[in-house]
Amino acid sequence: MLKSPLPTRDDIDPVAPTPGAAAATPGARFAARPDIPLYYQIKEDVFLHLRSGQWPPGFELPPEHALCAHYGVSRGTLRRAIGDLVSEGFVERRRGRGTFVCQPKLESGVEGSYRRFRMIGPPLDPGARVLACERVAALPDIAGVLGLAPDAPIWQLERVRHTRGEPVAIQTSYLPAALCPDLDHQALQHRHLVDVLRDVYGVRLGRAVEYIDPGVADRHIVRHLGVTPTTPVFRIERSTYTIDNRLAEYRRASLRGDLYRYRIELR
Amino acid sequence: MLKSPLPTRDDIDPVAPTPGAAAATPGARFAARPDIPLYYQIKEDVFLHLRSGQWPPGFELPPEHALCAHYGVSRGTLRRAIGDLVSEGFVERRRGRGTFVCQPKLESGVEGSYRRFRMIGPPLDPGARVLACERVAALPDIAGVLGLAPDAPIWQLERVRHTRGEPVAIQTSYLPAALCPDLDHQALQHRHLVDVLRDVYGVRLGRAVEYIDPGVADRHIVRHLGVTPTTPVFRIERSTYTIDNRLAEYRRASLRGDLYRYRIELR
DNA sequence: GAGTGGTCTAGACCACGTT
DNA sequence: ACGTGGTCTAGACCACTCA
Repeated sequence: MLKSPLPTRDDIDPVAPTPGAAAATPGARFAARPDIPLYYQIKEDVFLHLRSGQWPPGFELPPEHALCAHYGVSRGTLRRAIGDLVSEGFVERRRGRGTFVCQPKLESGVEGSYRRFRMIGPPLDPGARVLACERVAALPDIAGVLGLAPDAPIWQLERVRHTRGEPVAIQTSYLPAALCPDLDHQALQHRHLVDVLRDVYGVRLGRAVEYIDPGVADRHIVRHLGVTPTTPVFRIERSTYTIDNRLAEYRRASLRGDLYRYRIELR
Repeated sequence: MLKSPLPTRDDIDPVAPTPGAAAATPGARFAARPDIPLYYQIKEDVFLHLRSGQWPPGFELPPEHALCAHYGVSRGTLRRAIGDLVSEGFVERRRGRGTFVCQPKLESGVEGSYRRFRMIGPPLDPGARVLACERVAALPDIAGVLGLAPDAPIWQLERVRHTRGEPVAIQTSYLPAALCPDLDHQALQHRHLVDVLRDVYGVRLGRAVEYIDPGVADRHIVRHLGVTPTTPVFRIERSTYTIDNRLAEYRRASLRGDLYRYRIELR
């Protein structure tokens, strides 16, 4: 797509002008393909320079006005292209300094680069077998987790989730009773908790934070999930918040590790 | 921040004009605070309408020109505000149709909404104890995984990683020998594999895909990590690709589950 | 002071979906 | 035909960084 080499820093550096290099793009025009957004073509072109190693990590990109001239586009279009590369984590803008190629984050430490994850496995059946659904006074520990006063009324829920009729997970949930004064056993057998909260109580859930540990099936899990005592499980701890950021549910769950796994794409 | 209610669909609907509602924002001006980008203030204001439930999931936002008029900004600024909400997953634009509030994805099934994850735990020491570093002919299975012909030369690496001098993970790696003809035992004891690949062989790593399962320490792990036979571990399977998308390393690892956990933020 | 990126405007034309 | 969002322009002024 690119008909001419991109400008180097030297091409536009007034301190050390290199006429030869500058002459490498004399009156160069960017050969844009129709029906493809310009910003996208530019982004791809710049990205190729990163992949090819011509613009290595730490490299300072030519300033925006130089790239505008090179590609023959307005600054808005150029900034959209570079902005997409920024949000994908490939380049970094520093106000007053310039735009730089990021260091690859992969494997640089324990802190994983983010990307996206998903749980891999067969879909859970809707509803659950409700082992317990009790309104109790919060013990100090759980009150602390939920951010409530000790003895505040809470709902304590224990459910077994199924996949194709087979039990695969046990979930213990704690919810402030103020959020949903009269939870119904029956409703939860066929509906997601999130749906009951929304439709019955007008509670909308927003973000959640989940911690995942490896574990081994204990007696409780063995009994309810019908697995052997050495089956590996995921121990999942989740805090779910309402859209106005109140803690709506604290949940601990065990999920069969022989049926489910996590998949994470790293950059 | 908002001095007047945002326009409703009715306010700008030519089919069903509601003069009363329209009069609710007569000559309304958006009270912008200085030193905060306009697009950011607008984004926050619109976001509040989502959180408050005034614009519920599925709701069609007023058209851009109406929002421009309401906030008294140009279309570029308005689009930047809405665009940020789009990339955060709160609203969705449909060309020719309009802009709509997204349905909350949380808990709607087994497929997790993505957000970001990180490994939680103390940082790994650089380098590793290299148990094995052998150049061998690929067995059919591993050749298949690496996308090589059977008997193609590969490097087979076994390393123990440490944290504060204590062994916490075992990693078995397979790499096409073509990528790095003469891997050095010594170099790997003090440097990250990724650094050796880059600095010695000019191989740059890009994306990676990781699968995570729960497991229990086996004899091999017990011996090298010094844990008891029932310690839960993460079984991590990772394929790492070069920036030009060739498979550079296939790795299986076991990581002490009593020291590390995953943290995932869901939307 | 010179150069960089950050923000913002007021237009324009287009592609798409609905009516 | 009309209204929607998608793209793009050619300016402008500002804040920040560095020499």
